[in-house]
Amino acid sequence: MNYTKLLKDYNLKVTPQRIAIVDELHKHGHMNIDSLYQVLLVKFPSISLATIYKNINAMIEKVFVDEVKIEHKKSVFELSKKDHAHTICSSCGAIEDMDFSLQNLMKEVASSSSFEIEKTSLCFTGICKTCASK
Amino acid sequence: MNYTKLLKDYNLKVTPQRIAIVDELHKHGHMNIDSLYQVLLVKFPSISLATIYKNINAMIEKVFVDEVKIEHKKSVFELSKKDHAHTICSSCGAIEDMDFSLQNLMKEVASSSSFEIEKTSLCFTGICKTCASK
DNA sequence: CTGACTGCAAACGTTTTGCACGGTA
DNA sequence: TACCGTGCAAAACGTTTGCAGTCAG
Repeated sequence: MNYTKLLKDYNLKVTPQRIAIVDELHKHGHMNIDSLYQVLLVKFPSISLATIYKNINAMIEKVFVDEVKIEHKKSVFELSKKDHAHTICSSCGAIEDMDFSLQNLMKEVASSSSFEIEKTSLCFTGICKTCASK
Repeated sequence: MNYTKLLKDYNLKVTPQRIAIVDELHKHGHMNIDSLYQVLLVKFPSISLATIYKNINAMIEKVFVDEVKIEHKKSVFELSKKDHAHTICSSCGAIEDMDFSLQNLMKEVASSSSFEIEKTSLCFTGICKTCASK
């Protein structure tokens, strides 16, 4: 993926910090502010939390980063992708994407209620494969 | 509903403040900390936010109150009830319960993945009936 | 060259904590 | 009576803001 182009497309100036943020989100899939901060400190020993907050918020506003709110945990952030659900392991904390046809779900709901859905958020909390096999 | 019995059943001492909290949650369905505080101030002019936080947290721990995390808004709290989804109107902010067979959804997911679901959270953001008709 | 971005420090709003007092069981 | 809950004030926490210096375009 070309992070420079991505940033430019969304009218954000291309800075090393921003490239790194997008890069880490892409590599890790889901990260909260703290883990992002820890990882970025390696490349940018003097990076500040304020910079990370400002950039994440800018990216959310440009709608190419999404926030995932999780019960009892801090929000994590991910590069926007097609509708999907999340699984959160209550044992190891791992967060995974799950292929899931939210489209069908949304159509079903739309036809049975008078609510016009714009966005759907679906999270499963439970035990992941790895933890279950222990 | 007998709030005294409910509190006793969960090993919480029965205090007027706690009865009022449960009562308001029951009446309003979903409330955030601030609205709860405002309403409780009427009955208890000297109630403190700390008391509300402590009690809500205790009730969440006893699993008879649930927290609903909402994008761009403060969490709301509700008395625990059977699995259901939430609709959140992005226009007027109203939060409603939606009858929804999460059971079927969960079975479907369980059979197609190796994730053992304990809890499902499903939120639809969009435009409610009332706002749509304007 | 200009406006936007960074990093620092301070401010802010929310939630938690410690403690003395009061109420429940 | 013993313990738990309340309310107050202070602390802790996460996030945002203002600003001076720096960098991307």
